[in-house]
Amino acid sequence: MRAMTDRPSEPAVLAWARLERAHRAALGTVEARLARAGLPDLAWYDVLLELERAGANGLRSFQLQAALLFQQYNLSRLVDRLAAAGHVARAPSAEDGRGLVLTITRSGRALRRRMWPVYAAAIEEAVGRHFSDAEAQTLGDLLARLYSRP
Amino acid sequence: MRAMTDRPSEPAVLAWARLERAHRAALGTVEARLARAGLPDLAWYDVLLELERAGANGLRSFQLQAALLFQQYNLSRLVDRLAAAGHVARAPSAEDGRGLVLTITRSGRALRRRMWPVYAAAIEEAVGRHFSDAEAQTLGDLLARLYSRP
DNA sequence: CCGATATAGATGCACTTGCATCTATCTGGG
DNA sequence: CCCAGATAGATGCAAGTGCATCTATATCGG
Repeated sequence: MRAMTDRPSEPAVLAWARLERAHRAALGTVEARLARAGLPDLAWYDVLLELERAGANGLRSFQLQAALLFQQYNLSRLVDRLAAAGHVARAPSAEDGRGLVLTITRSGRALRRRMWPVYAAAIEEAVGRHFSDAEAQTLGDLLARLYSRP
Repeated sequence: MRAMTDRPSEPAVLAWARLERAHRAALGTVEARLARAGLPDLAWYDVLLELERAGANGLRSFQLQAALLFQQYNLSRLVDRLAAAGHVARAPSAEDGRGLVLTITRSGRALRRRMWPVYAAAIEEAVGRHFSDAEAQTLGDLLARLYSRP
């Protein structure tokens, strides 16, 4: 958007600093609410949601990794835990002998459904209440530019 | 900003999801650049910068904690590491026998100065280049609402 | 002035993350 | 067909984090 440079402008530095703070604050609220309700981590929700959206064909690990921007080794172990808890099923991929296909289980869907009301309220507290819909839209559009390929 | 509710609007949910992704992407870029340059963590920079800004009087741990939104126990151990490395000095507080006063050392200032060029380039890559100054300003202003007391 | 309660910061322990590397499979050039 | 990479995913080990709790000091109501 700006001329090529290796020095960020003042507003860019400020935006980055605030992105850090805002994220930490919002994440803190959300995680605290989930924990207080005796529910798992946000990361679990993210995985369950992606897999639920993917439907019966499931997703390969690397697709999930790309969608959520998780580290490869983090996702590998996160899926271990989810599989151990029975919320995700791993099956060898038919087309790629190295690969795994991940699908959500019935219990995984149930867990996600139980998490949503708490998570939703947390999002409203951490984010929603601070903005009008138009502002939230603007914010979301700007943020999307930080990780979508241009 | 919106009427009191416990359900976030669609744009709010989307903004939150994108905040997560954008933060993860930008943080990944920044941390990777610092690591490749053999420099410490972003958290170190944040602490050093706050302490440098605070000047010779330094800051109490809890002030630093509030400024950076770190967890109490995380900050405690982070300061351990910074002190062990000689970048931060801890002194008992004169006014509060329970408290610590933290100050940056010469070596801490030097480290922060060495980190800045790499960090600045990373911010430009991760954030700056995606926005005009006006957009960065808008983004920063919106993000600030998520953690400033209203 | 005293005891109850709150606040500052440290810490033991279990769990998670990061880094480097490993194994297994796949793909493309000769 | 085969070998040299490249890619998918797992894992040992060190370091960082989260939780609960601890100690020490401060503050406040009586």
